[in-house]
Amino acid sequence: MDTKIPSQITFDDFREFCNSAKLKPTHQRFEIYRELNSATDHPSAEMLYQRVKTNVPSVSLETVYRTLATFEQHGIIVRINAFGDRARFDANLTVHQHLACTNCLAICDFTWTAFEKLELPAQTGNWGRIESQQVVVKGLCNSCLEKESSA
Amino acid sequence: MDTKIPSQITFDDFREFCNSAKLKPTHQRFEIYRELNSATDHPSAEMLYQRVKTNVPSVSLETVYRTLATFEQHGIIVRINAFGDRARFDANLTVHQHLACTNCLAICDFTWTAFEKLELPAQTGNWGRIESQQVVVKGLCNSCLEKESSA
DNA sequence: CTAGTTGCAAATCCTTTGCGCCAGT
DNA sequence: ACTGGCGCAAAGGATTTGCAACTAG
Repeated sequence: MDTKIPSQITFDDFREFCNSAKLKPTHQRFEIYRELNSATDHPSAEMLYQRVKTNVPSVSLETVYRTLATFEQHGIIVRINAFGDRARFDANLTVHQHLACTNCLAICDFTWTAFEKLELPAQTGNWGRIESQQVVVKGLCNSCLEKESSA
Repeated sequence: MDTKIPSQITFDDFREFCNSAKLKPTHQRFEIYRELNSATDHPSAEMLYQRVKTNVPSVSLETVYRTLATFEQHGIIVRINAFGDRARFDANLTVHQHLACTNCLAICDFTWTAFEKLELPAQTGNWGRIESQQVVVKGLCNSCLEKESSA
């Protein structure tokens, strides 16, 4: 993957990406990408489905799943397995890490420059070919901490 | 891959743990814990079930799930969500990170001292209370790389 | 027209739960 | 005996798939 996607894309931009990826630039794909790209909460397939439905009432959850899988294979989105129950997705391809609340399951981004500068220990090179590395920091977000203390 | 980490809890510890946690030290629980504790491949519930069955043929998969959940709640094992499809488990409580092969789904440990010395960026303190942080490094293990090149 | 996509329904797969029986203290 | 745990069967919930209709190029 290589095609650079600006943060706000038009249907024409999307069409261009689809052409280079040999994908049909359908209405559904465009809306799913646009919705994910404008989200900051790392939605699940179901969450995304609900949002896309407001613009494309006829869209199906299966299409959302299939489209997300396609996008992931083409490297324009990333799947986040912070929690075991459902996959979460992210269209932000810049290097960043995630904070995940184990109570409300909110996920948010943060940058960790010191980490990004680190090199993997040499031994990992003997294991195979590294393709990605990701930190997930878990805890309780402020809002859940408040609820906890007032309970 | 390498880095043998010898500090896993012993059976006396486990017995003691059951007492202090007010859990009945049943045959099943002992065997499930022992099997996980001696594994280095971060088995899933199903994998563990197959192994425990050789010693306790009557054990059920549901008991494995329930027992793992109990152990996790009591903090003597850790759940790993490296892949979205199934949870993997680890009885090694020492600080370490994971290498995960996206092809064969093997997971192995490695230590990353430089990472462990790092402090989280200050901004994360404003988010809430941090409870854990974990790196997952993904790629293709050597064995899968070989298969790929000979295919 | 033609191949790739979609929606629908059904299937899969992992995991959890209700319940009566069994086991450990 | 009491209480919690177990196995069984069934349910639940996320995700995938077969298929016929549809649509973009």
